[in-house]
Amino acid sequence: MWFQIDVGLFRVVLEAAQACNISTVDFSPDIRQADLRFGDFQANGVLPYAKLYRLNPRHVAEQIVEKLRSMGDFSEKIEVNVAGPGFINFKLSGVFLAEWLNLYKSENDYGSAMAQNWSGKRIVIDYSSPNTAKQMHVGHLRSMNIGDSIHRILKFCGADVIRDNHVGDWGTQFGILIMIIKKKGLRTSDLSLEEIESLYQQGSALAKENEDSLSVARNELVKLQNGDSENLEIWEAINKISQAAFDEIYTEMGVSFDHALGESFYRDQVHRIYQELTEKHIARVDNGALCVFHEEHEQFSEQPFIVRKADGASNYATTDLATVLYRTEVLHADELIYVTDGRQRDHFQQLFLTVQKWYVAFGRKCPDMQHVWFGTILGEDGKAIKTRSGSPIKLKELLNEAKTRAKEIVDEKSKDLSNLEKQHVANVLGIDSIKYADLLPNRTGDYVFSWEKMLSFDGNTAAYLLYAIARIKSILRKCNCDVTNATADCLETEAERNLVRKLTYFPIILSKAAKELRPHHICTYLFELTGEYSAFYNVDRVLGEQANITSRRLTIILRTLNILETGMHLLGLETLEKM
RNA sequence: GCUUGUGUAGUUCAAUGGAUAGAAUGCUAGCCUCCGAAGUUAGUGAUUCGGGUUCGACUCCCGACACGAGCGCCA
Repeated sequence: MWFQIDVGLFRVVLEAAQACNISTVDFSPDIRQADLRFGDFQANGVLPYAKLYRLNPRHVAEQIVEKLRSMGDFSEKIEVNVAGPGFINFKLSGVFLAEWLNLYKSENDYGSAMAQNWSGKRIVIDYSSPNTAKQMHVGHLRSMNIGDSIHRILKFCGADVIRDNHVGDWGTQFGILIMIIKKKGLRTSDLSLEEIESLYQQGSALAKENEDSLSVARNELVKLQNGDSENLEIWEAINKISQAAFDEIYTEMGVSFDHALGESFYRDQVHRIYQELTEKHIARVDNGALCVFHEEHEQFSEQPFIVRKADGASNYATTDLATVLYRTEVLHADELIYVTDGRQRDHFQQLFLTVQKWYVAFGRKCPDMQHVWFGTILGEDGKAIKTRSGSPIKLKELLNEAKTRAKEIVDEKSKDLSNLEKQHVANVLGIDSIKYADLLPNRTGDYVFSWEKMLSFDGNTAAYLLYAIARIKSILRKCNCDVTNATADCLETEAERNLVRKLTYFPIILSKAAKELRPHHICTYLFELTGEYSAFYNVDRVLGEQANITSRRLTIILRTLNILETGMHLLGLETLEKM
């Protein structure tokens, strides 16, 4: 019995095709979820194959089906037939579905069944990566959520994933900050992040209108980069304050990292980059700056990738190159994933092209590199939320608002809970709602931010999933038998079947989310699964039925619960017992 | 100018080239003596435009239109 039924079907269909002398080079079964009208799964691969060889697709499909019917489970447990122009449809029997339910029981079972898919692969994933000296705002939400979820998904699928928060702690913001802090004679360690942020705004306004301040700021930056102890002290204090503020938010959001190796970590390693790229003629000096051009590329043959500025300073390209080196040489990564805003696509394309040439030149094994980009956060007016001029919504403020709104709803609807329970429910509901709303849309494409949408508790929201889970748990509490031993015999009602077939799609969705690095597939799936559960709940009772029916339905709701909770965990969402 | 992303119900979003394009929200009309109504049932309503590729196109190609992004010393 397969956990990933699509993978199992893929193999047997391929085997049957081979037995029919069909070339497996040109034929792939193409198994997918089927429309309810036709069956549970379908194989579409016959059509392109038949087209290629100018065969009658229905005839080819019939050959394969005939072979399948003589194999293993197909005689009794899986009904298979040909439909339309040459689709092969599979309908799983109630016995087959019940066996599947009986065999795969827990998050651990699902995890170990999926873990073969990506095992042996070491991946470094880079996400969140805020700049220090500034508070996080809504614009920081997506990298954090998408990155964290992708990490969880890949890990669940068996990969060895290392999370690295590539904090922007070595940027030009420090020149301005040190300038203004010294000018005002402030003690850095007494400041809050809010105050530091405001100082930065004052400083940069000053630098804008006053040439002298600008050059002082530049000079302070150079001193910092050259290791001036006073400036380093200020710099360290600012980073420490920033990190503490970030950690508060990470804790609240349930996001964590294995490393937080910021840009400053690589500051002494940039010379090796200049040296190696120059030595192999990958980079050359152009207008005083050390640049990489990619002659074969229509865009990047002209558009430079600057790895050292004309004034001799490094920039983000340099640290990104040094970071690749560290992640492959020290962390032994096979694959690197960067979760950032889509506006950095050119940068990452150039980075990847450069790394490929650089690694080939030195005979190093080049890692797979993926830029997992996402769209811009837009305001209600359809324009990007501006960081400084507009009114950026602080992440901290958003989280507090979410919890406040959730508390109002909980106070109104959860009258049976104690005050302590209400507060807990409100916190989870508030945070989950924000995360879910953020993960729900496909990451490519812009993002219209609205309080209303973020903090809504009706419809396709975290509250809907949490509510279904709470109802399942309520049934389990009311059931006086030992639910852990419940098993299913054979599914009977339509609602049972529809719910369980949806459960069996979980591995497909998971694979898709992992392959495309798009968590929203899981959101969509969980919402649909919950819909099937609600439909089941309305027509089929669990408690108070004959023993075998209750046992079967308990099994069904237990597995539904497990898959809902597993999916929620993969999205980084907490679940509740009651609400 | 070059490169690139996005155009799907009033609104916000789904849909590895597959069978009758799914949801949510909104509006309309129902459903709590029955495992939790934060729920559920039904109705309403959409692929920007024009070509092409093919058994089949929201999806791929070409063109137009609309909005956005990136393009030498910010990250």
